[in-house]
Amino acid sequence: MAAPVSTCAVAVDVALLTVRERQLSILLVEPDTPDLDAGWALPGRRVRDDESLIDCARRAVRELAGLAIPNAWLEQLATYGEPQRDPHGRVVSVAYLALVPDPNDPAPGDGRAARFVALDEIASHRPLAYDHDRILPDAIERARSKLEYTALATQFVQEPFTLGELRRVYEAVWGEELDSANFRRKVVSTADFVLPVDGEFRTGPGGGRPAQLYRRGTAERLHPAMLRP
Amino acid sequence: MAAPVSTCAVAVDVALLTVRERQLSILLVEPDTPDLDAGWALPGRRVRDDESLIDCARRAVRELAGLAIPNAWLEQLATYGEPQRDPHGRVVSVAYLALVPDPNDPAPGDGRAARFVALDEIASHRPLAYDHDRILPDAIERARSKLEYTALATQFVQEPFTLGELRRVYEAVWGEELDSANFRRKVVSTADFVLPVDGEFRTGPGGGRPAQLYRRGTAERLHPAMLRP
DNA sequence: CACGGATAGGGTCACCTTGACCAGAACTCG
DNA sequence: CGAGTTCTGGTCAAGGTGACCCTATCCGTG
Repeated sequence: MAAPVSTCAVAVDVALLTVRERQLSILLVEPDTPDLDAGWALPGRRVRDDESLIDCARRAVRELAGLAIPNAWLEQLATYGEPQRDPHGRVVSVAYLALVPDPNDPAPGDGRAARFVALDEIASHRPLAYDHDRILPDAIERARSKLEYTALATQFVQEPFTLGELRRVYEAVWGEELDSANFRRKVVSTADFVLPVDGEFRTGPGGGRPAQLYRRGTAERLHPAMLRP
Repeated sequence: MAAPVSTCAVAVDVALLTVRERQLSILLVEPDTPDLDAGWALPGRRVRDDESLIDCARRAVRELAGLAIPNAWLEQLATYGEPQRDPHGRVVSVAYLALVPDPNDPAPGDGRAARFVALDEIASHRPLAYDHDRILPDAIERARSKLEYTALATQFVQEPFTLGELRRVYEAVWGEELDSANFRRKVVSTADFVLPVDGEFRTGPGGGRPAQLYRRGTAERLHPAMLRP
């Protein structure tokens, strides 16, 4: 109706996090344009007319990284809509956060390269495209916070898993070493956080006593929370 | 480029919460259309071309409820973009959460009526317009959760305030009675949550011993959190 | 085979926070 | 004045946490 109101392009960008080699890592895709200055970007797609936002997020990951993530955790992070955030015109971007176990295939793209980058190596990829340097810290902080009061850490490991593997997820995401005995006490005492697989054990690559194997429990929230050191 | 991609209308809706008469209340506006079936709605506006999302949220509150909220807490809640959520065409709506002290002026509109509705009375206004019945519980849960681990409860009271007034904010938002002595111990022992105004006291409307007055402190987070009973 | 290194798993102890509860202080109202 | 209300300070037991210890059981190496 009023003059200054029109429509915007709406896009979805996905911050897909995983833990590989004890490091929190994020999926980045090569820039679309042949522009030399363009940085790597989060996988993102324009939303289709009849497509929900979360479906668009799954499609972005599938089309740009060749990853199907039907069972992965996927939640909305925030929406970024500054008028000048995209130089090609106004684009409102809804960011999603995805947590997946390490997919060992190195994420083939649709022609564009896609790869996981450890957080420590992000500096060499900066600046990222668009305002993705602003989305990234929000995604990391959300993941760190979610591990405190939800059972989502189990989304980062393949089942079955050991408590040592689960602890290394926390250590990678938080960037802090945890006391393994206290961690065990906390996890095991939280009802339905993890479920032991009776009689199943596994020895880690570095030796050591075989560890009990677990599966994800049904708990979604941790009461009380496991706070960062 | 591709055929099924176009642009969407982008709107901002605001869930503006306050505490009045010991009840958590939300600002609703009368339906715009003369449609008899239309329910009351959250104040919302289409985003202008050169306007940021949060500016649009402030404008929606100002234009639809006559309230200027320059210092109020305003944070993004979530984005609702189901293809069919608006019958007039696809509208992606970014919802914001606002927390304000009770504004005693009953919120004059721009011709449309606007009023605060206590949570208990919301049932008589249902169903709300569009998908606002889905936004509302998200806003309430966000507010309840924020009071646990942030100092935002002070946004609901006018300065200076007593600890009794602050406790009634928690009780209204959580819908639970709190032990006043334990509440006091927790609030006072949290560094920079509230600052006493030396020598200033106030007696409440029901009598009782005069209470020390406080102002908001600089703390943003509560360590450790004040968990719901 | 013996040993050290590494990881798992079980336990103790001091400290802190919390919830429940009690008691006194200081106001208003009848 | 007395009753009712609210504020404020205190105690106590229960539970969670961090720091630390010891033992169990694997791997690899000499």
